[in-house]
Amino acid sequence: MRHVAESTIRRLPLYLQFLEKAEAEGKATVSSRALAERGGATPAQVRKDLSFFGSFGKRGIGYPTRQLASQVREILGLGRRYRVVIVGAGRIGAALANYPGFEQRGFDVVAIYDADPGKVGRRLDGLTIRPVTALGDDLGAAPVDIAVIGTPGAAAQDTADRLVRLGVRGILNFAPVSLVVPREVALTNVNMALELEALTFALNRRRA
Amino acid sequence: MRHVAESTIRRLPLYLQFLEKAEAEGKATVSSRALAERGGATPAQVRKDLSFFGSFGKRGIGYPTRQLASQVREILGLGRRYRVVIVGAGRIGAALANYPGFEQRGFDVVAIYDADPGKVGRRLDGLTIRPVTALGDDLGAAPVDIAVIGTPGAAAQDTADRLVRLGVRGILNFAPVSLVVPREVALTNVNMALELEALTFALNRRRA
DNA sequence: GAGTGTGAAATTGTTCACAGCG
DNA sequence: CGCTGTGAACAATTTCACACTC
Repeated sequence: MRHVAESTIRRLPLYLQFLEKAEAEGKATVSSRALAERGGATPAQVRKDLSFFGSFGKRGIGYPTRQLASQVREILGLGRRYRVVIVGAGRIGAALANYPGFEQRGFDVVAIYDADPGKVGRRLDGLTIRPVTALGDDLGAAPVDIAVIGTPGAAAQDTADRLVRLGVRGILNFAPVSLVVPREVALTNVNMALELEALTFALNRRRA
Repeated sequence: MRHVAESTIRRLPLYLQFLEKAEAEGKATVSSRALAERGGATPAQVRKDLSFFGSFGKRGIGYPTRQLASQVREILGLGRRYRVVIVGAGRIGAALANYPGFEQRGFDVVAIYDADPGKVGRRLDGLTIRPVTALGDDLGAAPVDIAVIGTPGAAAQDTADRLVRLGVRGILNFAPVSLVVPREVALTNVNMALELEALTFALNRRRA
């Protein structure tokens, strides 16, 4: 397994989504063509993507649905569950706390934090909102893998710095600022305003 | 102006974010190096990106902050305001309705819809939740540019189909399914579970 | 000197096309 | 025969490097 393209990795969850659907529908095998339709790829691209990791298909037949799903989960590191904390119990934090995809796909939200004393102690989807000041003790006692940042923009970088110091290895950032973290920490930014702005460009482009 | 790379477009909002910050701080000019630091690009990339659209900088000095910001806004089509509807008043919809970045950056959320009669009529950030059945009449009377989909996955494709028929030109989809829309409609998918899964891969990669 | 603008080189990512297996 | 696996061709994107201007 040589250098795997970043873009390949980002397509794998899409393939997995399709595979799980096909599995639920009882399809024993699935072709690269079928996989390509979801996920906006071409059949050749699907085959190339998968070939980075091994030969999972049977010529003339396709890929065994169940096995491939399990392989892709393995590749993505979804063979185990991940401990996740959410920092920021505002609307974004609240939306994330009960996002059905998380639990279902192996991510356990173990705690949610907020800086506002008025929010601390309230319950949210079975979790009691804890003060951000407790982060150090909590993560010291039981480390987590991933943190989701849903704080206001102004607090996001400080929050990230603290989380990194506390050993968090991956950050999913919903605050509308670009964070700086050490290279060894995986960071994904989701910035809705930026998405909308890029969309706007496309909107005007297509009119032409 | 030749073919502009998709990746270039996606960096422009990042540059704009930085330019607005620099403008607020009273910096008269800004260098490609400074612009690159935010936005995870290289100085050369910034210069190349901008050069697709014209020569905005002065050699030896940098780019005039205010002018460049205004140019980038123009390029992205942010010279006017956009009418936006949100479909789905669940937690994601609620989080989006009050997302501070929207209003501030030229996007007016004019209505929010839900299929659940129990939610219809409730107020959310100054908007009364309307029944999805009213979409046809509402958009017929006053068209919108962009729709944000925050429905459950099962309803997302139907919703998208209807919105497209009603003349929506751009869709920002937060439902956890990949939507299919005609080529002339601009679509951006934001799928949090998928982001997390790609993050997981990076997490394990870096350990090596 | 500092910093842009830009062709040309290097790298990265995608598509083709076909050999080979089931 | 259908469909995978993959080198080789091609296309897109990024980086380099340097002429040029302030």
